[in-house]
Amino acid sequence: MDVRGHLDLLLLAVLADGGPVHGYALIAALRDRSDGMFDLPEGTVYPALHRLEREGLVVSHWEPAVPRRRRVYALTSDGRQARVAKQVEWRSFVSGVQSVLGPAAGPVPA
Amino acid sequence: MDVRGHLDLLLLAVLADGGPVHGYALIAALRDRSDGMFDLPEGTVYPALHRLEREGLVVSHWEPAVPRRRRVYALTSDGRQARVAKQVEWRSFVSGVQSVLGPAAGPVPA
DNA sequence: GTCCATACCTAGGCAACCTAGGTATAGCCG
DNA sequence: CGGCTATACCTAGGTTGCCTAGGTATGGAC
Repeated sequence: MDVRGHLDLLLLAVLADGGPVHGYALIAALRDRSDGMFDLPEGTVYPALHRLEREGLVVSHWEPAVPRRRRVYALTSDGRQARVAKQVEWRSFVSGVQSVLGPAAGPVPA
Repeated sequence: MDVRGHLDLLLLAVLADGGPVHGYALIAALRDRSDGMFDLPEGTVYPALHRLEREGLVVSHWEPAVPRRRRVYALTSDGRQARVAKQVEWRSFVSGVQSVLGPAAGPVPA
């Protein structure tokens, strides 16, 4: 299943809750936390992280090779704000779809 | 706000609950039911309806000009099934995102 | 009789994501 | 040792899905 325009929210959420992490581990974390639903290819995640860094939402640094070279990403304060904003947007999106689906589709959670 | 890959579900849901309807009215219904969030351009909706018809999920017929010529769309039984399937997929998607967002993000509705 | 709303349509653009391929090292197993 | 798999990074270019921008035509209001 693809992420349907919500990739940034997912990445920022993992970084916010899980602390600094490198790309490969981020992919694994996303797979685990979504119970296997979001098993994103590297070609999706790495370019996205580079873009988020260009936008100032994350920063990265190279870790010395123990046991491998790794690029570790962390949220900036802009990133934390963006995460909150995107989560609000997500809720609003879900609520919009739910209301189109009809009352039988169930309420939106608190 | 765009529909993030869930256009078909939205269209099928309106057609399923609101009965046969023509394109322009479908756009209005979607706008109303989403409280203004989904105000889709005609260039999104008309091609999508044509595609759904090619796929056998809807059928259309021209209504005699009272007061205008209108192309009215209705769900086929395949369309009804697809709506259910896509709604299941939607729920599963929401649930996947929620679980990535963390317990604090609130449970998925019944 | 002009203007806006209704009602339909399509070609082409753009953004987001994925596919497919590449590099390099560590660790296991025979 | 020598091969294989897993880890870990990267990018060019294709595909998909929706939107932008433009077009046609009629009805009703003023």
